[in-house]
Amino acid sequence: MQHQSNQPLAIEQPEISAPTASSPLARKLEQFASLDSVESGALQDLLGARVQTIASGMPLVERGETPSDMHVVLEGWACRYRIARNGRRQILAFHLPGDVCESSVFLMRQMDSTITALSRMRVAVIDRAALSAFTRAHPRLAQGLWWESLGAASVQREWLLRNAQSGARERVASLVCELAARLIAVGQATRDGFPLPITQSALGDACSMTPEHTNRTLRELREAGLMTVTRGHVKFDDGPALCRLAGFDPLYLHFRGEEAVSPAPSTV
Amino acid sequence: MQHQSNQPLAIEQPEISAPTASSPLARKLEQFASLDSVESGALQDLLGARVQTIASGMPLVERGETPSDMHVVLEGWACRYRIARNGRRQILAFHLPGDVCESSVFLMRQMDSTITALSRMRVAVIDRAALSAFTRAHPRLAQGLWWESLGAASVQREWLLRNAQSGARERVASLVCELAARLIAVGQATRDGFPLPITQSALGDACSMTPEHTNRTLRELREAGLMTVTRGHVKFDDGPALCRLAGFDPLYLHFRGEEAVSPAPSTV
DNA sequence: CGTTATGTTGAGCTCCCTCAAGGTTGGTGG
DNA sequence: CCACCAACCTTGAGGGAGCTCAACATAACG
Repeated sequence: MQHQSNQPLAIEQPEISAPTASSPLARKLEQFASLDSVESGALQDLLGARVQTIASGMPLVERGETPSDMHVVLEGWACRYRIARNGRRQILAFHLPGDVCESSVFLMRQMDSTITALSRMRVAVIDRAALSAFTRAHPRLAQGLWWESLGAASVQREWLLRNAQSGARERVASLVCELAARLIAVGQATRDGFPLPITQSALGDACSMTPEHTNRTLRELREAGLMTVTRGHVKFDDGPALCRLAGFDPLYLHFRGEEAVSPAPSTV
Repeated sequence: MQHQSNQPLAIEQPEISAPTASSPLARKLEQFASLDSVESGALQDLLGARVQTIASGMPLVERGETPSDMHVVLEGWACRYRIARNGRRQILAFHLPGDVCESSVFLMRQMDSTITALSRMRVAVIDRAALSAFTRAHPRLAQGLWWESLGAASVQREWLLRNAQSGARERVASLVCELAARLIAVGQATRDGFPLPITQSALGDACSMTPEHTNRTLRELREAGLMTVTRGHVKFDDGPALCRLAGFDPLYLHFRGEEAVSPAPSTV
């Protein structure tokens, strides 16, 4: 439960810094509709124009602020959270590479929650003017962004269902399956596992569990031979069984391709 | 926990049926930006073109379906829900008069959850073509709809926070405060109370509580002199105290006007 | 006027929280 | 290189909020 509210200590980088070959966002949007070369070029330009490096624990936007820029995660993880009245932090969403952070740029006067870097990260920063010009010029990509936000809403609903209606083991397992599926979609996880740049405590904050119980639950999953979570890494010991325990049904992720979306290969 | 999946038994009404003087949606969008006469006329036409009457318990759209129409609630309440693996129903959202049900019309292939009428209701049905033409012709109203969906996303996050991080009394109180605020915004509640066309069980499904515990909790709130919930009606006995118990902060509703948004008048 | 959904109340149990005490890891400075 | 410190991880014991199961009361509806 860190309440660090330091300065945004963000380092503006020269825009030369390697426009990632094909960005995770591009990869994700391909799930919605395949992009022609003009479109993927435009997207690359949009994301490459202004890139920030954010240190772990630093806020991207804070509750109460008026959002001025949209952020797209290039590397690293962020989360959206609120502090409940009981003092506990509820993580409302994880923002992984390829995710858009606030679509609220144009329309909301005040952020209702805070977005913070969970690890060192690189983000594309897009201001209103740039976004506006972009969506006007590329209506299909604009639709793609709209689709992205509908997907995020669907994930949000799943989180409510998960945290309100299942036990600790299922909750953790299900969240990990989701993260795996989303990371696989942008090429950052395999069926074996993925890097997990967050603490057990943060995992607990996302699953609405205390750090202690999160720890016990992870031990149980390990002892059951399902998965092993160590500092910084998730390793699947039995993906299909994990998915089964979690009751993981990737429908809510709205991916196009049926394959390669979960730690449980459909061919097994 | 009703699992009725009957035919949509919907009755198409002649379009003459009284274009409601100023629709709840129009009233809500005024919170975002005031509409000129052309715009409010266009909105009225859009909502009046095709109106359906739905009986209580009937589905509007079901999980797995491909959505073909967007629905706007004119009268009555609907809810979006999913059945959890433990067999319990989790209500994910309430759709009150003025609310848009699926913005996913264009972009999602499959509904991830089911939407059902909780009471007898009247809805405007808008197909892709009509919506597409409308948003092209009235970009400001299109933005308004976009704003509406961002508001819904914010409410969704609040539900996660509420159901995951607070006790039974706070949960119920907070939900009731939200409903009151949203209904006040469309002129369907006063500071004294509002009609509640749903069962205690449904209230519990929204708060992730069993019907029994919901009942006990309502009794406690009544005995504490905060509010009285009877079949079909909520009466506030002490609005400000209720809001205090709930920790109700309407920021997440993103209403424009500060006043008239909660059972607790700011002037008290 | 019976039948069914909904509301009401009680007793026991379980899962997860709280509080408390180590143990481990990684980074920092002497 | 080692000592130290601050996060983070790990494990235990006890308590409480809400669930389960069970019975009954009351309202809605044909």
